[in-house]
Amino acid sequence: MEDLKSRVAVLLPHPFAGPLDYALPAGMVARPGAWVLVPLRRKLEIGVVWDAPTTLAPGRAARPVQEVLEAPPLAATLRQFVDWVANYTLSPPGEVLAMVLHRPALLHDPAQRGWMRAPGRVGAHGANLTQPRQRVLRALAESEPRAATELARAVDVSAGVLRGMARAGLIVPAPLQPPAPFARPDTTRPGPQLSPEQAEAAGWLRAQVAARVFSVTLLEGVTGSGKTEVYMEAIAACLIARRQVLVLLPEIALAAPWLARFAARFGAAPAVWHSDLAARGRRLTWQAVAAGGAPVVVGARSALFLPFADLGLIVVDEEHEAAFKQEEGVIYHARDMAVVRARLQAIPIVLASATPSLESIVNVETGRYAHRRLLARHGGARLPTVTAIDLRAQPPARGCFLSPVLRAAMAETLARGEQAMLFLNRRGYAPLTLCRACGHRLECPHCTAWLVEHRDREDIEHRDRETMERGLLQCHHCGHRVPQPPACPACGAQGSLIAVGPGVERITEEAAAAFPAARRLVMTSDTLGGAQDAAAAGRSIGAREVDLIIGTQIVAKGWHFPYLTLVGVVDADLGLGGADLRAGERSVQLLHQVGGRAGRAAAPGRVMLQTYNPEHPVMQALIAGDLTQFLAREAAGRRPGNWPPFGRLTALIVSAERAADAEHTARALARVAPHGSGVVMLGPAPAPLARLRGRHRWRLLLKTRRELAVQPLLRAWLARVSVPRAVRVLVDVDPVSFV
DNA sequence: AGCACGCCGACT
DNA sequence: GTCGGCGTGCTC
Repeated sequence: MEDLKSRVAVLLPHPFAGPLDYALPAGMVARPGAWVLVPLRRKLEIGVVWDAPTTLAPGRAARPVQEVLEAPPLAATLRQFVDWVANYTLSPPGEVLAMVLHRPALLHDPAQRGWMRAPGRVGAHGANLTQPRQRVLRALAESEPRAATELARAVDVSAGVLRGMARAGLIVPAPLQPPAPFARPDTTRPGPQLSPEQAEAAGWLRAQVAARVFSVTLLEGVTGSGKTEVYMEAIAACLIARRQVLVLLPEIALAAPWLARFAARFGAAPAVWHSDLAARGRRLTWQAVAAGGAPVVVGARSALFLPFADLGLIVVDEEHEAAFKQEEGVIYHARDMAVVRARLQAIPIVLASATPSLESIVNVETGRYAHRRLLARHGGARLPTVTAIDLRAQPPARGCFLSPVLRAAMAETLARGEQAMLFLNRRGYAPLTLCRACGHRLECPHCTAWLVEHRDREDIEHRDRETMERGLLQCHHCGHRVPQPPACPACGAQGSLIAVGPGVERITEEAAAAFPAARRLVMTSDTLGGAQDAAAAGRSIGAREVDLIIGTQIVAKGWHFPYLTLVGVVDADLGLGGADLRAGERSVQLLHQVGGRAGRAAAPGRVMLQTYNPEHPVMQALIAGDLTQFLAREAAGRRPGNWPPFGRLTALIVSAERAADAEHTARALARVAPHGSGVVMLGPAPAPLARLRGRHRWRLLLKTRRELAVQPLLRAWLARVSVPRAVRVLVDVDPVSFV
C-alpha cells in the first residue's frame, strides 16, 4: 500500500476539472512547479506538480509519478496566473496550462540529436567507401556533430545513406550543441533624441522598471508622437537590469514595422512568438524563454503564457485593439490578463495607444493606472487635417464609390509626387451578390452571412475554366468557398447576378481606371500572407516604389510612411451599423489610427472621410481631432445603465446543430438566471449571427456590478441547468464581440 | 482533449 | 453471424 502522505496533485494539459493525484515513489522529490511524466490511461503525459490538495479518496490507489523531468520548474507566479485565468474565464485549469505548454515536445527533442564520426575510426575512409559516404565523413571532419537533415542537405545525400553508415558503425549519434541563444540587444547604442515630453515619460517608465513593483502606465500619444521610442527606453532599462521583456501586439502582421524599429534601436532581432510558428522554432523559443536566453519576446496574445525565467516588464501596444480578445477555447482578453500577470509577478506594465480604450481611461480616472500623454507629433510633424465628404451632396459617379472631391484630392497628391491611401475595411470585391431578376441574395449555407465575392484569387485551383472569368464566393466566417454560379440558384435566371457594394478589390479597380499611371499596392490579409510580405510591402512604400495604397485595417497601425499625405476613408460609416456597445468607440479608434498614417514627416497630411452622416458624433470627433471629449461622452452614456466599463458583462452563447436544442437550453438558462441587486439578465435572444459554421446560436447577457465577483454567480447558474451533449454553452466574461 | 466501451446497420 | 458507426463517460 502506498504511503498516502506522498501523493501529489498534478495538472495535465487537458480540459479536466482539476489536477489529478499521483503517488510519489519513495525517494522521488517533486515540488510544486516540477515537470513530471505521469501515466494517464495507457500513455505517459507531461504535467506540472500543482499547489493543490490531493482529492482522491484514500481508498483509491493513485498511480505513481514516472519521472521528474530536468526542466526549470514552472514558477509559482505562473502557476497562480494559470489558476487565476482559469477561475476568471470559467475554463478548466488544464486547458489554460495547455496554453503554457503549447504542445512543445518539452524534452524528447529529435532535432537536438545529430551525427558525428565514430570515435577510433577517424582514418577509416578509403577506396572501399562510396562517394556519398566519403562526402559525409569529410563533412564530419570537424569534431562538431551535425543535425541529420542539415547534414544530408549540405552534402547532398539521402537520409538512407546516413542510416546505412550508422549501421556500418561509421558514424554515431551525438548530442547537438544547443542552438545559439537570441542575440542580446545592444543597450549601449544611443537612443534617439527625445523631446522634453518624451523624455519625461521615458524617465517615468524607467523608474517603474527600476522600482520592481507592480504598476500600470497608460502611455497615450497622438499618432506619430513617438510612443514606441518612449517605451523602447523602458525596454532598454529592463535589459540593462538583465531581466526579460514581453511586448504584446494585437496581431502578428504588425510585427514587421515593429521589428524594424526594434532593430534600428538595438541592432538585434527579438524573439517572435505567435501561434502558427513552426514546431521547431516554437520549441527553441519556448526553451530559450524558460532558460532566460530570450531577452525580448514580441508576440501576439498567446505569448502571454510563456514561462519567462525573469520577466521584468510587459508592454501592450495598441492596447485598445479588439484583437487582444481571444474568442475561442479559453476566452480571455490578453490586455487585461497581461495586467493580471504583471500584478502577480510584481512588475510594471505599459499600455500604449493613440486611442486608449474607455476601460483604460476610466482606470486612469479612478487612479488605478498612471497616465503619460504625448501631445505633439515627433520632429515637428503636424497632425493631419480631417474633413468629411458628404456623400449626399457629393455622390460618386454611378457604379463608382469615390466621390469627385476625393478623386480631386488624390489627383493633386499624386501630381505632387506624394503617396495616397484608400482605406476600406472590407476584403474582397463585393460584400453582396444579388439576383437582379428575383432579388435573391447569395448566402453561406452554414452561416447567417452573405457570401463575399473575391476576384483576385491566387488559389485558382478552386476555379475551372468556365468560372475563370467570374469570382469566387467566400464566407468570411467559416471559409466556405464556391465559384460564382452562372445562373441564379433561386430563379435560374442567366447572368442576372450583380455585385453590390465595394470591397478593396473593387476600389482598386476604380482607382486603376481613374489613375492608370499610379503604381498601386493592395494591402489586405489576402495579399500579405505573412510577416515577411508585410515587411516587403512596408519597405517598398518607404522606397517610394508605390504611389497609391489600398488597404483594409492592416494598414491602420504601426506603419510609418513618410511620403503619405492623403488618406481617403471610402466608407466611414461602415463600423457604425449593428447594436454593438462599442461601435462608436471602435470606429473612432480605427479611423483615427488610419488617418494617423498621413503626414508623419514634414509634408502636412489630410484625411477625408466619405460619409452619409457628417453630423454623427464619430465624424465630428474625428474632424475636431478631439477623441477625449468623444470618450467622455461615451462614458457619460454608459455610466447610468451600468454598462462597461462601469459594470461588467458576461455573455453566454448557446449553440447547437438543431435550432430547437439551442433555444431550449437558452430558455432553460434564462428561467434560472441569477437575480438580485446589481444583477440584470438580458435575453435570451437569437444571436445576431444566428447560425455560424452550421450551428444555431442564442445569446444571454448578464450585467453585474463591477465590484461583484461574477464567477461564483455564473458557476451556480450553470450548475442549475443540465446541458445536453449536443448543446454547447460558451461563457464569455467581458465580451468584446456581440455577434 | 483523447480514447475506450457500448449498442444498432451492411457486409466477408 | 461479424465489422464498425459515433454517443457517452472517464482519466488519478
